[in-house]
Amino acid sequence: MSTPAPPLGRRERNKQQKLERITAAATELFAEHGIDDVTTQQIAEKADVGTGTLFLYAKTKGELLLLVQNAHYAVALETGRAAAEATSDTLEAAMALLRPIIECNRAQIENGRTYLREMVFGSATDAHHAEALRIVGDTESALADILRRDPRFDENRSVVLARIVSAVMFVTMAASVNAESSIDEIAQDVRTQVGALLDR
Amino acid sequence: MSTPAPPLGRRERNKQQKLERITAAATELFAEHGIDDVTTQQIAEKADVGTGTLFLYAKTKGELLLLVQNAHYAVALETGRAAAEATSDTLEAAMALLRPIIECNRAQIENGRTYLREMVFGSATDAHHAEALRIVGDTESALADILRRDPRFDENRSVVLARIVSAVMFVTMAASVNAESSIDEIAQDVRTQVGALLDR
DNA sequence: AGTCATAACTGAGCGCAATCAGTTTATATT
DNA sequence: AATATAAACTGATTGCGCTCAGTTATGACT
Repeated sequence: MSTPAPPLGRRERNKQQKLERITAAATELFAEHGIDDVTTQQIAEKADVGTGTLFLYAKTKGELLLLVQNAHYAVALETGRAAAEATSDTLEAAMALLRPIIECNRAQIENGRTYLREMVFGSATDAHHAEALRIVGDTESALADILRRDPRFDENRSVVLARIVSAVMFVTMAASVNAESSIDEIAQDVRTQVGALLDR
Repeated sequence: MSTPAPPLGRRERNKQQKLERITAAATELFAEHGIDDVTTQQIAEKADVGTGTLFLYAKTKGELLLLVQNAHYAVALETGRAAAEATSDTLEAAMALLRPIIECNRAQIENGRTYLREMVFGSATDAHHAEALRIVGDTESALADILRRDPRFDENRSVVLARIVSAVMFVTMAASVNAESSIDEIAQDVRTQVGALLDR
């Protein structure tokens, strides 16, 4: 029962291998050079597939970045969730949750900002974009859970405030004004806003 | 003293005329076809300048859109400011301010969303981008003024909350999830969030 | 095994934003 | 006027993301 053994034909296996090769190639090249200095040709070459094939697995170059960064984001979210669980103060818990996400996003600033751009403006009909929105949804749920623990916020309010915090973090990380800011500066900026949002 | 008569040579006059022709051409073509269905070639042709010349007046195609939309945005902001002045309730006043901006942005949805994208992600070193940020700054100031009239919010808090409202409006208008939403739906969505933000 | 249908792949080619080496035009200088 | 300097303009060209008509591999059916 360990493997329900779905009839994996050669075709399906080949597809999965190709997706893995493409993911690995894109991950490596984006990390090393930044998305703007990597061409889709290079990725295709490194993954040993035709350029046309690349676009069967990701509709656009931006989708390719979503594919790569979603994985990192998901890990960061889990890290933050764990840290938030161990924190009681509402503001501190919220920041504990967000901190790893900010760190992850700023690890490579160009990729991080482009990721946010694709997330908001990318085509809603694409798989990796949908996955990104799902993770954002998870983040907002986690935030809402934290807020709900605070007696000041009822169910409905927690959900709406979580959305606002999410928007605030997004804009703060994305804004070209903050393009040069360090992780600490971004985190501080977010904290100020979330603080104003939660305080009475 | 009405005109300090700065020595306007032929050169300077030619430049201004060209900028006007370019602005007019871009305004018309963007409005009619949407930014994605207009090429820079077409704009150059309509403005009767070389393609290279176009990029002396706007560094990128996105900048060209900023140039065009900044004008609309500035008008909408003034309209909203006037409406807000005539409104006493804080939430109502804030929405009165924002409503025309939302309307303006959604008038042509593709252009509106692209405008927001360029605003946040465009190069900070470009003139029209800087102008856009200036108008956003004005919007936040106007918001802060409204909030300050409410005894619940002191000076500092008003400024921070204004930033948050601005971020909320941005994300709500930009999100691909809301790409199909009507002006009323967007406005309602923003109102819900701002309401949660201001209420106790 | 042989035949067919179709899913998956491929890379030459297309459209477009943006560049840049070469040209024109305006002003300053003599 | 003639010359020099540099600002402004230009369009052929480049580079890149993405497409699509043609090809190949896979699995189903007899």
